[in-house]
Amino acid sequence: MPSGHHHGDDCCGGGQDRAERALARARAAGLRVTEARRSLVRILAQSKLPLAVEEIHRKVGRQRADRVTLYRSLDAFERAGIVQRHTLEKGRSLYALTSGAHHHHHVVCRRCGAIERLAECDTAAVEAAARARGFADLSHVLEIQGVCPRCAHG
Amino acid sequence: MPSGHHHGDDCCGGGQDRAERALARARAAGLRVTEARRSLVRILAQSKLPLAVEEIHRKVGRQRADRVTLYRSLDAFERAGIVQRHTLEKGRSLYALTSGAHHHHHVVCRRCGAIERLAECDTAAVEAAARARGFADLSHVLEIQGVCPRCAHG
DNA sequence: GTCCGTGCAAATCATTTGCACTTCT
DNA sequence: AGAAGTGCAAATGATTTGCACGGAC
Repeated sequence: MPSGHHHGDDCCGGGQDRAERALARARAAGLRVTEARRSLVRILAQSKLPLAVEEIHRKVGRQRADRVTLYRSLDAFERAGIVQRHTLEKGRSLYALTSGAHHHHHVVCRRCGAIERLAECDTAAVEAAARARGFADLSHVLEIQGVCPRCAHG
Repeated sequence: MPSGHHHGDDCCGGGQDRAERALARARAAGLRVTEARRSLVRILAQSKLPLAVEEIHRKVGRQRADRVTLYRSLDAFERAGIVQRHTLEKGRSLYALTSGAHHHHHVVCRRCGAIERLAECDTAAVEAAARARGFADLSHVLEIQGVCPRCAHG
């Protein structure tokens, strides 16, 4: 259930801005800005890697926001395009701020769950094929799985 | 929860062979061949598209195999490389025989759940990037989402 | 003042597990 | 015989929903 410990997970200062921008976008989308949502966005802004709701809940502090509230807010943010959701196996998903971040994917270690970010993306051909079939408004989810260096030599 | 009605779902005769080959592979992998598994493989062999366990259960006939048995067999087959599993949102997954089928992906309609198969696959660059990061034994899941022609103009 | 957002408890859903029993090989 | 497979019931785990209350605008 972890998703990216043991690799830099927190941030470098830019978090402040990213958070503000995200909240502004939320406001612009007609969503209300509450303390719970501020905390949620702050945590997401501080993390370079996508986080699971469970992790967000822990980092936010269970008393600052209920898990359910996080789910509902993340859902609202996703609809507003403020948050991007990554679907992984076993019904788990990770969330990250859409803002600023360039389009990218991740590698997930099958054994320890470590996640790394990849800038590369060449799914164009596949999307083109889908478009040729008449599908519109396309998007995709690309998940690379493997065994990370640490786990590999162990 | 549907996964590919309204498009050809059953097959063309080759199913017999595909099923036999799959069972042979299972046997070779040290797995036992039972009635439940024969039914399971027959259903998978007859379908060109990946199926959800629920659908398989229905097609097999609830009395011929318990849902749990299907899950366990599919798991065993997956480990043996006889079945390929596709992970989708909301914790659902679809299964299909690996045999014969060339590597490919699918487009899923966001609205009606219709699925179409795509031969194209150009995730090479992304896998290469992952490999460069030290990850080994790579595999990937690529899911294209969009709105199918039928839903689009409606 | 109105809605939207929130917490808590309870409900879902797909999948997994425990256990005693059956059946391949 | 003995391990592997099976069914049924019950457990999981992530996510969702119902409902009354509270706060943002």
